[in-house]
Amino acid sequence: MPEGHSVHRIARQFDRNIVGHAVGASSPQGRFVEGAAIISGRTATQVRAVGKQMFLEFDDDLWLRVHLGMYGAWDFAGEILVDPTIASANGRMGQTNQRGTELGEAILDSAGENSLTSIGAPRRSRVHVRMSEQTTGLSDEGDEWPPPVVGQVRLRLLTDLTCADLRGPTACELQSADEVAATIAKLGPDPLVDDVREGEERFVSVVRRKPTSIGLLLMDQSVVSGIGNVYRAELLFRARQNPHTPGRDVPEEVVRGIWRDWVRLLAIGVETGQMMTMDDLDPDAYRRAMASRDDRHWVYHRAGLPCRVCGTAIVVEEAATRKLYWCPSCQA
DNA sequence: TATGTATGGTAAC
DNA sequence: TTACCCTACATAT
Repeated sequence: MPEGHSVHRIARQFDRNIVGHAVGASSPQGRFVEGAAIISGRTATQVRAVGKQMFLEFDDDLWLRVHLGMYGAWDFAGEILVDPTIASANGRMGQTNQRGTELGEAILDSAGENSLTSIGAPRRSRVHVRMSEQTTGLSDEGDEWPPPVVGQVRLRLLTDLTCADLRGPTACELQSADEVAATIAKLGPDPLVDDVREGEERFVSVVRRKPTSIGLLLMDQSVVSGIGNVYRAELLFRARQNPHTPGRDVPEEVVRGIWRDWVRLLAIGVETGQMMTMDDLDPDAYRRAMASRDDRHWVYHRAGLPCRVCGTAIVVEEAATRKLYWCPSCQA
């Protein structure tokens, strides 16, 4: 599942390909039939991403709220305009996909994941894009239009040129503008939505009041938006902060540092589509990290492996049903 | 074919 | 704290 960065990337794709277009909506899977009927025929007017949630507005005060949960994904197909800000940062420009044609400037990196790339001015090309953390990528589609439904598609949005399929969301519902505002009001600051300085003050003041451990607070979407299990572990390691320390006992400068680091990691994530948490690597290690998920993190998913800094075995423990990875030595 | 796992969240107990 | 939801994929049998 996507953490915050993916949702912002997805919102950009909606902005480019869906907003401003009339859409037909359907629920091939059958679990959002009524909602799809209400959407169908309306024009999408704007999209917003806050934390892990996306809000798509249609005519007449109608909003679609989508939360992808752990395994949700959006698939884009058709004549897709790839957002130039969603550019590959891995220097693999110019590669082609299996067929090597038609994709034009939208290409797949050699790792077979992420790195949706746009070269030069955006132009339309016939592609298929999956927007989720696990398997963002491109593949050639057949000529069928609309594309055949594959698997459990909760919601299909179709414009003249673009097809967006939603599968496996935790939440997919219609809201009024007031309800959207209420939903967003419950969320902590998102560096890409809120003023960064204000966000920092909100984050710091909340964390520094809580007896809850900093490890749990970082996962609490009312404290800060968009951080998930990967970024949580990595932010704590980068701060050399013990996850069990109560928020109010974490030095203020450390709390501020974590927020500022989140601002940075989120920006990198949105640019690259990957949860790259080991920056400042030499070029070789950087290439390795971008190519393989196993080489991308300091502690996440590394239980029992030696800490990259001190060699101590990385520990994993269960924290509120989620796995928490950390180095007991570096984060003592 | 069955089982386990996952980047999340909610509601009930 | 536990149960449960949602889906795809990897691994084991």
